[in-house]
Amino acid sequence: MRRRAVLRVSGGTEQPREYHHRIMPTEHAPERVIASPDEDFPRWYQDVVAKAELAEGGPVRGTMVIRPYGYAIWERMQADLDRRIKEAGASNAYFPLFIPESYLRREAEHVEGFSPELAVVTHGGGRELEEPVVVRPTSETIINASFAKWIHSHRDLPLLINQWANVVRWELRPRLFLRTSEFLWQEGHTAHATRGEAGEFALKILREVYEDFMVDVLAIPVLTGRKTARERFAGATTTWTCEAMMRDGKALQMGTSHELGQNFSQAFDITFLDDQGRRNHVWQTSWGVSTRLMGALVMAHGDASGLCLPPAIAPVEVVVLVVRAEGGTVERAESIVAELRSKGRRVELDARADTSFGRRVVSWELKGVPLRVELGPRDVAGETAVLARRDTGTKSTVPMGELAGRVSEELRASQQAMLANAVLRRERATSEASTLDQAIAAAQKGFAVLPASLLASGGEERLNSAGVSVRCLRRSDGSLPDAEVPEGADDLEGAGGADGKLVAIAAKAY
RNA sequence: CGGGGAGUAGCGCAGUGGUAGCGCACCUGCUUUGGGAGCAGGAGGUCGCGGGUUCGAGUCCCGUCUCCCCGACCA
Repeated sequence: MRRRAVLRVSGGTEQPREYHHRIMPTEHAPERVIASPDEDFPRWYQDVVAKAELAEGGPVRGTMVIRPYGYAIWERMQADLDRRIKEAGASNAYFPLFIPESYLRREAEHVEGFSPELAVVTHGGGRELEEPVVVRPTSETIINASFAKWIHSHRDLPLLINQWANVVRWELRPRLFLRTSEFLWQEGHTAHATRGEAGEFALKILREVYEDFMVDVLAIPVLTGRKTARERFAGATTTWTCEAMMRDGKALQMGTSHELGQNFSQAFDITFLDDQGRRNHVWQTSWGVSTRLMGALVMAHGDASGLCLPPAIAPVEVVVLVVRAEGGTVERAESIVAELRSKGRRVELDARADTSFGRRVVSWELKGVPLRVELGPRDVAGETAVLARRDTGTKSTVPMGELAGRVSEELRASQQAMLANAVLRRERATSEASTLDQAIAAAQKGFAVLPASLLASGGEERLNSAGVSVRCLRRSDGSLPDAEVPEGADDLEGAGGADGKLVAIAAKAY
């Protein structure tokens, strides 16, 4: 039975000497607020999403209502990614939700890949439509129809477009954020004069936008690599991916960046005249990250107390909690809030006198707020405040005059510690394998690293039938392999480059 | 599509033919508030839908719809 965590308080009138202590268990054990992540991880995930007020299911199966707190986190992700995407040179635009069904058909692999999960509109205005329209599962086709109109000359290139939108992929097994029939995302689409330039851009997005964001902001380490042909995006020549490890030992694909070659430019006849007057098809990329990142945040950092947010993404960095509304605590709390806000901190005041202190603490913990300032009459009398960190659970008493400085310090430390811990957890969950059987065994608790040559002649198929998938291919020194080469054994054995052999990262995955 | 379950208050559930219940949540009041507080009072239901059996159906029978889980399919 889980024990409730209880605060041990020391005398507030002591001189403001610094000390730390862990939260201690108590005798009373009320019913748990959320399921234990160790005992029932899926249930724990659902509980956290619900209790942190991130999202809930919509009336149609597979749909999702993103609640204000969850959406605030998503908005912060959007803002940060949007800035990075623009720094990479792309401009935002918006394309229609409805796509003529015929567009999807133009690229053979694309239509084959997406057909099973399309939502198709057959009626409009009370009549059957002459040509059904599909609700976009992704926008390659409709955006490329525009590209064909916009691009005429090498002077029009590169064309770098990004769209923030919702997309629909009908899902039979939905899970909030991780797999829903409708989700929100960003999709970038670019056109370039040469294959080399397109390839470089796809990698630039992968590393300088996606990986940097995931590591620096979300504090989630990712393995970058290339997808196998089997896992590749429908219509791409190469798919690059960011793969993360969740706390239950399963992998999550957090973002992908594709080289599309000339597949779509040929299908949609996107051509340009080069400086020699020759007509060429453009080389393209597309790339996206979605609200799935929300699921990653929950599962990479969450713990038995709920969500745990890295300060950089937290809508509320600090909550100032009035323990009880007496002895001038409210006024003092308000002035602390004002001071922290003036220093640019995102702060919320919790002075609710009608809800017990314990309940409020638990609720802020569930929401993953990185730092709490707890202020009671004893603190006010002693000119101190209690500072509590969400990620470590540690509390310390801080002299009032040092509070603002300590808040900044702790936020910085928390961001760093969360990343370091996530890296450590991933390392513990990663093991080497030299046979398929070893890989399958290792993948039960995390990433299995195996020679990519084992995937040939049915090897990948064997992993899949054991519920294990190849998350990505990379070099044994951790660097990215070459872009896709023609299918077959060469793909797996020959593309490692001179620096090292190609390894496969395999895992159970969401 | 195959197999298995479930539909009763916002959520989770009990209720083997005789007054529609419990826990949590919600509302009011008082006492509380340093890790999900206590007491008292209160509100909330066409028991998925349609038919049948019966003096009487949440309960039994027939039909129907929906949802969930496992598998299959899929990223």
